Amino acid sequence: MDTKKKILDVALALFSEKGYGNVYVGQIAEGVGIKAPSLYKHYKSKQDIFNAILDEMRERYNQKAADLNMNGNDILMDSEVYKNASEDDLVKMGTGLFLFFLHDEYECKFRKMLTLEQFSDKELADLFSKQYFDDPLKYQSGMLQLLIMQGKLKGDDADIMALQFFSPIYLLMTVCDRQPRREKECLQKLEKHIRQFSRIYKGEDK
Amino acid sequence: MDTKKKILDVALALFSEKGYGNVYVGQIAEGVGIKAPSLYKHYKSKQDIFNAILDEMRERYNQKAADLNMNGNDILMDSEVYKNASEDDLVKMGTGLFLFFLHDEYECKFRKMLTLEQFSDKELADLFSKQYFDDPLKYQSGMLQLLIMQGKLKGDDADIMALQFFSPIYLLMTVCDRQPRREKECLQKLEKHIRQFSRIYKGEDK
DNA sequence: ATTGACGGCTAATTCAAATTAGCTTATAAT
DNA sequence: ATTATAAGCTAATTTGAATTAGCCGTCAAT
Repeated sequence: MDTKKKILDVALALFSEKGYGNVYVGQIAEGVGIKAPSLYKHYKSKQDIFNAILDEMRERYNQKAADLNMNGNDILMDSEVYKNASEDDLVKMGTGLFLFFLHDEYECKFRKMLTLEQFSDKELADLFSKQYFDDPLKYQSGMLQLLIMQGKLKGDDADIMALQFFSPIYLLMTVCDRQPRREKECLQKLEKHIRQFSRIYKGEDK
Repeated sequence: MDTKKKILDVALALFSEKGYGNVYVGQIAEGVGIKAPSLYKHYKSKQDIFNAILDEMRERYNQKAADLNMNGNDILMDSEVYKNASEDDLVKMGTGLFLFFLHDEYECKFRKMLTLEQFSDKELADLFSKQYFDDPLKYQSGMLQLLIMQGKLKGDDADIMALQFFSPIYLLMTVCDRQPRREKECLQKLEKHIRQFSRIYKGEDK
């Protein structure tokens, strides 16, 4: 198997739990199953490993974003979920997304790693906000806008609606990230939140 | 001035920006204006400094919590704000609270430090969730419950309402923590969120 | 005035982590 | 068959951070 790649995997796992400064190259090497000096056949420094992880993260993210733009809006909007847009469907979609981001190996570890490094560098701070705040809100705002235009939902500020839809989901995810044992509880809250959100914006509003 | 106390201040400032593992005792000493070995006249190790900060944080937090329980609910609920509970009043209160937590020196630094250490230790994870998720939600849920009973708001699940009220506020605060330049933008979003929340739960609901 | 503790300093010490040097083996291309 | 390269290893080396040792001045209490 590809040692160079495995180094990144192991390093990411460690960085995401302890943070860059608390991880030693010896630990990375041990996880890979080689000795520390051998790491330098593949990367020229510990920092270099970190940078490679960041590059990988950015690449995956851009890939996913491109996919969403190509397929996302059109397909999602034409899908049966949105044709009926029942409360149950929204819950199913929200829960699915939540569980994916919570459990997907890369999503989860990237998120934790960025969480731990977000204050150490302006570039990382910007990346964090983009990936876990601005982009999700932009995307969901677009979705809600569409649902409003289709008459499925009522509301006049899709941005704020997106904020109100997304924030609890994100917050619940951070709780699970640090206290995995609370996942069931968080899933229940998530469902209640989505149902309530859906009910609120279905009928009324000025 | 009290050196022992100043060490904690400087260390907290550093830990909250770089994380424990990336701070050197020499940096702490430099910030205090003494040499590194002199630190050991006051604390027996770097870890000991960290623990002292944690103790201080817990103490302040418990103090504040006690204050709130003594005065909080009664006084708040009898206050003019809640007598009228106009949308503007809610915005004013929400914004005030937001700015306090965002700018208060200790609140801000404790929050950032815990953010960076939350995965390193189960105890810290629990502390984080308690202070920035469970307790705020409990408190606000109680407030909302009262407002509902007084007929000021409509709704049947104060817990979920609290989640929907609190999550955007918290999320906006984390954005400001890592990108202070976005404070104005976040404050605008905060205001819109509170106004919308207030309007939603004022009249309707099933 | 003496004494002792408090808090500072410089100079060691210790220790561990990152990185480099240089040797070895396997394998794949010439 | 030879050779070059890739990728591993052990044994240094370097570095630098945490901590300890031991000295000194101040000041408050005896």
